[in-house]
Amino acid sequence: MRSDPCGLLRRADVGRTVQLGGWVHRSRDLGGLVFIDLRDRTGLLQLAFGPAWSAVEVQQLAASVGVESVILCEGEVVAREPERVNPEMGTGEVEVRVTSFRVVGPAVTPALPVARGRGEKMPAEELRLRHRYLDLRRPELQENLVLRHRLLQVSRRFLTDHGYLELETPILTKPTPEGARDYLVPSRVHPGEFYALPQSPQIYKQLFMCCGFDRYFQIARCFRDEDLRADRQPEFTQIDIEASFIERQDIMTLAEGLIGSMWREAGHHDVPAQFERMTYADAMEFYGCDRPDLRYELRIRDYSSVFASLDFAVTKTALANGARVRGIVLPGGGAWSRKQVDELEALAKGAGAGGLLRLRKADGEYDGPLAKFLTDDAKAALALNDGDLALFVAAADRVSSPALDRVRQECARRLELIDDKAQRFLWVLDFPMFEEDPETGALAAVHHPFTAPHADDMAAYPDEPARWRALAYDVVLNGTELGGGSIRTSDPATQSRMFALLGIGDAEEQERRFGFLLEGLRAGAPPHGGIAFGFDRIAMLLSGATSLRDVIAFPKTTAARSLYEGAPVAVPAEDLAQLHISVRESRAGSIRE
RNA sequence: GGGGGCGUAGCUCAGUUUGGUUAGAGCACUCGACUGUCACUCGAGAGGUCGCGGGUUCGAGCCCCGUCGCUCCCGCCA
Repeated sequence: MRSDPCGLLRRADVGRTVQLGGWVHRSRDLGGLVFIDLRDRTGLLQLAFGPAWSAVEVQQLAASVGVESVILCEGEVVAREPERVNPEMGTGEVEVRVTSFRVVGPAVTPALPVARGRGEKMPAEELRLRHRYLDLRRPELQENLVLRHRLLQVSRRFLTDHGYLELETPILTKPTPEGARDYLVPSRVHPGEFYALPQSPQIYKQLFMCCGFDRYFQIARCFRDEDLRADRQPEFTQIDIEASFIERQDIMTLAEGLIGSMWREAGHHDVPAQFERMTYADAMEFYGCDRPDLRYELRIRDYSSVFASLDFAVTKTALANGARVRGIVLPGGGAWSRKQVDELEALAKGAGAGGLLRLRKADGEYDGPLAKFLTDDAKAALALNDGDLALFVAAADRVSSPALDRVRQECARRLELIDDKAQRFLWVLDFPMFEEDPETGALAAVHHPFTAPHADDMAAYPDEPARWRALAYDVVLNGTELGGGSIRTSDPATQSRMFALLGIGDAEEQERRFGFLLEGLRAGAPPHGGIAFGFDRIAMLLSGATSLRDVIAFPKTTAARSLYEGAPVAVPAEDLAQLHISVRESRAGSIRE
């Protein structure tokens, strides 16, 4: 039916008779001559219709065919005269003089333009999603999905070459009360019982390790019923990896290789063989964040000792309560207006800080609420230059870190310190095992409950689990988390203890909720660990898209709806009855579960 | 759950500041002209629930209240 794709014809094809198929991208009817730009996923090609080579019926059909219609045609590839070459088209040196022409898929007038004029804006996202069959015809989205395909293939090749088996895990799984909300699926044959869609294949892949499939991977679809963001969809794809008889270093080396292979596939050949490393403690201390963007410095420093001797009420009180005074120095920030600094303070307050102390030095003079309290020693210790702005937060670390993180990021943006071309890959290591609720003291797993703590920490502080570090690792690029993983607890007794520390102390309840993992571990479990990468996010970064929706063919809106087919929908009562479900009216009268 | 932005022709937008005649433009669409265009050009035409509901007013696209949708962010996402 087709001898060639549209976009690949070149000067070398001149003289050939070709059969083509594609979509009418645009047409130009000059009266005696008609031109059609024919499109397929390889690109555009100009079809020419004229009385010298096209029959009258062919010319008439060409003049009347609507854009986005699908046509089949036959003709001869001819070279264009030099002055008629179109340098912006890959096929711009040739055109096809059409001798036969058939409209096989006539199109109604498209609801939104596929061929946009230069400088013409994109249609609203809502319309793009509603008419996704048109939006996906755009070359940009086609390129994104092609890149996505290539990244998947190179990942499969890399992992297969390293001895990993691609194994599948169930989509209908057991609900887990921890973590994100589950999507539930009713069981017809078991009234009142539900499956859950997997948030991740975590437990299944650990069971694979217990079974001896010592190298596993899966391009796994995962589901989380939480609110969306530009970089968060309710269903998403992760590259999920697990291995046995390995240590943390082995997984990190594998991950560096996998990332390198994907980045090279996307044209980035400067990925380091080994990534930088930083402990979680250092990341929080110097950047206030567990995924620091290292493209710029603006490090956070501890100024507590400087403030210890100053008779300034705010910092004095904080220090007396065991808090610290931390801050950052911004070269050039002294020129910012009061309003601009107020905006920074609003950011800090939004992150939970009580305020942001400001100190400016200009022409050797200090300016700000602190200025008159500064001693010569303090001035020397601060070491400000003219034009500097220093910003401080006097608070507990759990308050000052996120506040200074936001301030630091905004300042880097304002000072234009971010090098767009830089790629700073970073491992963040030694996360704490648990996070302590400041009010109740209850422990929650920072990574997940199956992560193994550092054996040294358990031995050194047997009764202080809040001090244990986890054998967990995140890989970060320019402030974005690409993936994360850990060495798992393979000893069932230790795993039981971890559940107990997380408030699931009752043995019966442990068995009820996690028995299928504990049984697997008791049956003989190798040391194992793994990692998972957020694949959509990687595809987004490598395609240059700013939204996950531009690398997913049929994404959901921020209200978790699919505008094209209209999911989710209300279901007739008789269908629900089969599932033993009844729906009650919400106060607004709309249908809710 | 909370905060910000947006919603006017098929698409992109102007009009909203200060309420006032028949709501405009470009592209797309329909018809006509045109033999080298490539965002073809030129002429004519058709196309509107100003997201929806209510209110204020002699009069509402514009003001007020509510609501829906899309989007960005916070919370949330072990």
